[in-house]
Amino acid sequence: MGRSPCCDESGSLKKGPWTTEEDEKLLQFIQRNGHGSWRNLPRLAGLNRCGKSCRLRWTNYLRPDIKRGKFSQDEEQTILHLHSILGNKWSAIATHLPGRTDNEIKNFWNTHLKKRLIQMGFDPMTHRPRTDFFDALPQLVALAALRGQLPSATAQLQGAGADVAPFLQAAKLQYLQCLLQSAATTIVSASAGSSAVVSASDVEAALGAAACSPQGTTVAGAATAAASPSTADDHQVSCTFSGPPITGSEDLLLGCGAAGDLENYFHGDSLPPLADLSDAADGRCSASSPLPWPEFFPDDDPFITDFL
DNA sequence: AATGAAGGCAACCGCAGAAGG
DNA sequence: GCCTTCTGCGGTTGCCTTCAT
Repeated sequence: MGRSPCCDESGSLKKGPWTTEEDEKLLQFIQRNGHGSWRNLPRLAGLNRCGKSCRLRWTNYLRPDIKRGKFSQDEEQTILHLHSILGNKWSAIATHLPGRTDNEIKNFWNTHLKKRLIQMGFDPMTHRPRTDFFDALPQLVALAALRGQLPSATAQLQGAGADVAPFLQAAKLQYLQCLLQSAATTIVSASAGSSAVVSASDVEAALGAAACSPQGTTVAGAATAAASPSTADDHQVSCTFSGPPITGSEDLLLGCGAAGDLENYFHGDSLPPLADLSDAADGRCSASSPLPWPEFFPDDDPFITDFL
């Protein structure tokens, strides 16, 4: 459907950062007249900008009710929770965070929260533990076997007067490479995951729970972040899961232990434990060991803590 | 002190859907 | 029902600041 550009394409309209003078003009005009038609606003306000640019500047920066400054922990948790339900519906998420704009939330997600989830071993789109560690199990077993031979090998090398450190480093790098390859394979296969349909009422219920309890209350049947609403009028939301729908998915992320542990996950000095999916079937993580292969690598093993 | 890399954020771009003629 | 216009949204880009070397 052809649509004429909202802005002058001749290049005569100004782009880029706004000056305080422009801000002042826009602010005063809207305070006096309201924004009305964004298309006509720049001309009426005496601004050499396109209406779209004016709207963006107003909604993301000049609006008087905008809250500035760092996101609080409550806000972070609300974003995480809502994102696990709504996915990248930034405007919808923003409606639950008064004073925050969708753009601000989106930026915060992309620069902070997403990275943290990845670091923690969670898929930022599904909010579920990444399963690629299980795909890497053969490599881990091989590595464990290799490791069993390490003492004698290092003794031999040391006996020959060699420096062992470079060899150990090379072995670790090779192991990491195996993991990365495995992860890439998993992501590709997961993208062709099964589909499920969740009613809008489920999502609304989940939203209600989110609003009441941003600390990560279990939400049965909530759609994962891969949710992609098909149509608005049929009140059905088609969601893609990377695995079978699970109950209490939030618990996998937020509830490995008490909900309050989240703070430790995000603000502690070390990365949080990866969930043990063998225990996750009942929606809970293993408390016995943070690693799914404790028999190979004890928690305090420097060999593995090097990676963490 | 200089320089390059990384992080953070504001703004732009293009698309989709709603609204109106 | 079709076409055009307008608005809003999400993804992406590019600039500025901070940090590391």
